[in-house]
Amino acid sequence: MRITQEADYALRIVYVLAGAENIMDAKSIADAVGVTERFTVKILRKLVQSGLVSSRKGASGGYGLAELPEKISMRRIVEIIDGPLEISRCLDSSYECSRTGHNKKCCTFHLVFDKINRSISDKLECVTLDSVINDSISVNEILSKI
Amino acid sequence: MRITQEADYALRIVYVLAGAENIMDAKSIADAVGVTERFTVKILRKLVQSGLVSSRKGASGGYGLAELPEKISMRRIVEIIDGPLEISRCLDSSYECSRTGHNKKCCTFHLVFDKINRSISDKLECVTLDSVINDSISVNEILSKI
DNA sequence: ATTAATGTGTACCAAAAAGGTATAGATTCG
DNA sequence: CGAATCTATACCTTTTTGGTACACATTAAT
Repeated sequence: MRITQEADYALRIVYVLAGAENIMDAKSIADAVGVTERFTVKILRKLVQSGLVSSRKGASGGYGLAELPEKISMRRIVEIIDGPLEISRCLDSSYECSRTGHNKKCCTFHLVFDKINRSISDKLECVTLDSVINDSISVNEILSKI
Repeated sequence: MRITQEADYALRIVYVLAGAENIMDAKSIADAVGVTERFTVKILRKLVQSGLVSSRKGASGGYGLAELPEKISMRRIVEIIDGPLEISRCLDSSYECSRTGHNKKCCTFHLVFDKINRSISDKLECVTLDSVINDSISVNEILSKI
């Protein structure tokens, strides 16, 4: 029940980019976050492909946010790296959970999982990058309202 | 961001035990849940060691719930199998997150992770076994109130 | 045009975690 | 006693995670 290390780094990368005035090259981002350049680059590629981060190739190129911090949720960043949020395999659409079969008793949990999942997902959606930047107390307020 | 398959099975095992009139042997539980007996036994041992399930050895022995379904939360079952709920390594007490070091900027996320974690944990704590048994709508109500 | 600085794409690899199995032993009922 | 049942430890295989390597494409500056 944990986001991957890669997703954790991605959050920090996006945070660093949000605080930067100009575009930053991979090396600078890596240094700021404290991860190797190679691995940073791998994460950055996923962020670029998703449209969250923009890149400029060539000499004096680099990376910058493609969207405003208030539009970027933690859920989005985590899902770009880790894929859809699913607290149980049972929620995976490509997995034939016993709900569709004989043993109905076994999937009493399907609905429960779904509700909890939605609830967690909503929470992560509400925490945007700018709320993290501005102050942590606002995160507190936001979460208490869900 | 997923509970393990083992924790998923544990939930179903506890659910089956809650619905049983008498104690059940490992084989019967395994059949009811649809998991191999060996693996079921492995999970049952953890549940017994935690005090959630009681066991009787010897011929005509078996397993039963040691507590009332209304006292058993999903969080508890999941934590027995998967360990403490931590959405990021950063929250692990044995991990030296950069909050305790130089690069203060890097752990802006510590507080945020902590809040979200608490919030998820509270949700799983509120969903008790009996609320799952009685009807799924009650789960809906409970979750909407958190 | 050339070259150095930078991002891109694909493939690969090692360590850790998850998922599951095997075997030997201890306990209790009948 | 002996069959049924739980207990304990160790082991194994597959998948996921975390990370690296290398060849290539693009651009800015000269």
